[in-house]
Amino acid sequence: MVTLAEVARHAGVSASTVSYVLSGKRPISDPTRRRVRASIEQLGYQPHAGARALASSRSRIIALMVPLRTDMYVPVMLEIAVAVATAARAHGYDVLLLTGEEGPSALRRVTGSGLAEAVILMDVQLDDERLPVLRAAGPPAVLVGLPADPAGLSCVDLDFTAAGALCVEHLAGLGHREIAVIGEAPGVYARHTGFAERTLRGLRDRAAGSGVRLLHRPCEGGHDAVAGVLARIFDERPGVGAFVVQNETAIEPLLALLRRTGRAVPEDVSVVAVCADQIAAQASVPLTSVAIPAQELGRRAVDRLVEGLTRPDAEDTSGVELLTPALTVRDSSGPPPPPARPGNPRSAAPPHGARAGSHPPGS
Amino acid sequence: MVTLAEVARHAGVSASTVSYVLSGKRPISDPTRRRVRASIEQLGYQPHAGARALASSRSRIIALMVPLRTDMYVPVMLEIAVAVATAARAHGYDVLLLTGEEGPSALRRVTGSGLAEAVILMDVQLDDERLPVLRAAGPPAVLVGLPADPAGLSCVDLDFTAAGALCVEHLAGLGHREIAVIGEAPGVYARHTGFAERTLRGLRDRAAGSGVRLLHRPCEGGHDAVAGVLARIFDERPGVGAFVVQNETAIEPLLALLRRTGRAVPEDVSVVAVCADQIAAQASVPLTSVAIPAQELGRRAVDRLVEGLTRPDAEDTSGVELLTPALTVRDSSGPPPPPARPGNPRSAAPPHGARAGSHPPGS
DNA sequence: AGTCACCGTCGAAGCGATTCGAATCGACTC
DNA sequence: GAGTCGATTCGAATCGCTTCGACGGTGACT
Repeated sequence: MVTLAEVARHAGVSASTVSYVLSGKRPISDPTRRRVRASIEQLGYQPHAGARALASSRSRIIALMVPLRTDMYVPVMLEIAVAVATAARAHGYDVLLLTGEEGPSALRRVTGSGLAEAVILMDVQLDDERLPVLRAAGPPAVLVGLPADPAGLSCVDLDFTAAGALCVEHLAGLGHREIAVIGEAPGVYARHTGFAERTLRGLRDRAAGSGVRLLHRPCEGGHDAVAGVLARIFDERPGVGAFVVQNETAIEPLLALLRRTGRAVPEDVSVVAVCADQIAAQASVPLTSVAIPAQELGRRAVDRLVEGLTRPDAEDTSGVELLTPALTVRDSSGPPPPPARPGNPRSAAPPHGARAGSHPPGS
Repeated sequence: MVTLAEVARHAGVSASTVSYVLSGKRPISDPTRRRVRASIEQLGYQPHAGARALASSRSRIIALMVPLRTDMYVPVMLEIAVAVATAARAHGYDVLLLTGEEGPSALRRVTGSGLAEAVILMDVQLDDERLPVLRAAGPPAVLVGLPADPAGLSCVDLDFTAAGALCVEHLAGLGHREIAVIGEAPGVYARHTGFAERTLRGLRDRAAGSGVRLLHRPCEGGHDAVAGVLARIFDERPGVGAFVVQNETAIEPLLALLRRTGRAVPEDVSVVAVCADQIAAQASVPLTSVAIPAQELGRRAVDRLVEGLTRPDAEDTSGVELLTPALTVRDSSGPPPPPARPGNPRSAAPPHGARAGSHPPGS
C-alpha cells in the first residue's frame, strides 16, 4: 500500500505538504502542487481511511438506519437509501448501513467508536425509542419522518397532512361527497407511525371543511384482506364514489376488485393513491396520485446533515422541514357518475352481470 | 471520549493488557480480566474504530454494492441488503452501502483506502465491468449472482436453471403440454443479467426433455405491456394452458387480465411464478411459486466472506455455490381443463360474456 | 540598507489502538 | 540454593495521517 510518506519522497517534499495539497487547508505554490498531484497519480496513492479518521477525528461516514421490518413501503425505503448514499458521496461521505435490529445501541456503537460522524434515521415512530439517545449524547442526526415531539431534532418528511388534504381537495373538486380511505395495515397505526396518522388528519380536516363524508379503514396487504375491507365499506356506505389508498399492497387488489364488481375507474369510482410515482403510473389503471418524493427526501436529509457537520457554528439546522406534496392527475379520477335515472341502472351500485369476458385481451 | 489508556489507568494495568483482554489474543489472568472488564463497563469505553483499523489494518467493514437502477426486483434487493447487514453484524462486521453509480472505481476506493476489507456485489451481469477489478487487485469478494465466467471468483446464487426446470416439471407433472413464459423486461435480457437467462435455459431444457412446447416473451412491467404480450401469446398459441412468470410487476396484471378474459386460475389456466415468497402469497390468487431466498443469499454471502477473511490459509473459498430452489404449491396451479366436449364450451378459448359483475365483493 | 510581513514549506507531536519482545514473579527441578 | 520454565504483564514501536508552530526567503516599506 502506498503511503503519504512515499508520495512525499517521490515528489521531493515533506509529508505535511502533501497533506496540505490534499486538504487545501494551507496555500501551496502552484508548481509544488502540480508535482505532488503527479506523484499521487503515478503511485496510485489512496489515503488510508482509518489513519485519516484517527488523526482528524472525522470518519467521513454517515450511518443510515433502515427499519428491520421490510413489510412496508419497501420500494420507497430502498429508493431513499440509494438517494442517501448517492447524495452522501457527492459530499465526500460514505454510508454505513444499519438495520433496526440492534436498536438504539447501534447508534451508540457507531457513534461512540467514531465510526460514523452522524446518523440518518428512517421509519421514525411517533414515540421512537431511538430519540432519547439522540437528544442525550446526540450525534448530529436527521430523521426522515416526524416524531411526536421533534423539539431539538432535525427532521425531513413529506407533508403528509397536506398530502391528505390534497387528495380530498382533488376529489371534492370533481364533485365527490363520499370518500373511503383504505389505509396501511392496522399494525402501522398501532405502532403510531407518524406519516399514516398525519395523512389521516389531513384527510379528515379537509373533508370536514369541504362537506365530504369520510370513512377510513386500515387494511392489510393482499387480495383477500382488501376484498373484506371493500365489502364492509360498500356495506356501510353504498354511496361511496371515491377511494384514497395509502397502502401499496392494496392498490392492485383494489383495482381488480372494483373491476370484477363492474365498477369502472374512473367512470363509476375514482381512486387516488399516496404512493411512489412509479407504482401509480404502472398500475393497471394509471393512478392519480400524490407521490412520495423518495429521492428528494434522501437528498435533503444528507444536505442538512452535511451542512450541520461542516458548519458547527450555525446550530439552527435542527427543526422540521416538510416537503410540499404534489398531486399528479392520471387516469383514475373523474367526476362522479350522474345520479341514477330511469334507464341508467348503474349509479351507486352497478348492475349484476355475467362474470366472464371473451376474447383474448388486446385483440 | 474514553480511551484505552484511561481504561488502563482506571484498572491499574497497562494499555496492552486492556487490549489483550479485549482481543483475547494472549492469556490474561482471571482477576485482571475481571477488573479490566469492570473498568470498561464503568467508563463506557468504546474502542476507536479508526485507530483500530490503523493499527490492525482491519476495518471490520464489508462493502455492499447495490445496483443503482432500482427498477427491478426491488423488494428482493432490499431484503438481501438487510440480510447482509444482519449477518455481518453477527460476525462483528459493519456494512458500507455503495451504489452502482460510482462503478468499478468505488471498489478501488473503499478497498484501496482500507475502508472496507471485502465486498459483496449484487445484481451481477454476465459480463460485469466490476469483475476485472476484482480479479486484478482483488479484495476478497463474493458475488450474489453468477457472471459468465466465475473462474477465481466466489459466487452465491439461486440455481435459477434448476428453478426453471422445477416450474416446467411441476406443470408437466400436472399434465400441461403448452407453457408460456412471461419474462423480465427486454432490457434485463439485453444487459445479459445472468439469472434471467439461466432461468430460461432451465425452462427450455426441461421443456424439451418433457415434450412440452414453450413460448418465451420478455415483458415490461405494468398493465398495458402485459396485456399486449398476453394477447400475442394467445394469438400464437391458443392452446397455452399454463404460465411461468418471472417478473414481479407482471404478476398482478397477468392475473387481472386472465380474470377479465374469463380464464379461471387454476381451473382454466395455471400460473407459476419465480419471485419472492411474500409476493406470491399475497397475490390475488396465491401463487404456486419458486421462491427467491433473499435472506439465505445474503447470509451465505457474508458467511463465505467472513470465512475467507478469518482463515486466509484456506484459499478455496472461491467457487460457485448455487442454492437449491424449492417450489411451493399454492392455489394457482392445477391440471389442465378436460378437452372440449359438447356442452362444455370453455376449453382453450373461454366463452365471451358480459363484462360486469354485480354485488359488492365479499357479499 | 534594515526591518517587517507574509508566503510556502518543513519537522515533530500527536491521534488511539495493536503487537512483539522483554521483564517479572512464583514454583519447581536438580 | 541457583537455574529454569510457564504464566502474566509491561513498554515501546508502529500504523498513516493531520495539524500546529517554526523557519527561510522574498518583496515592500521606511
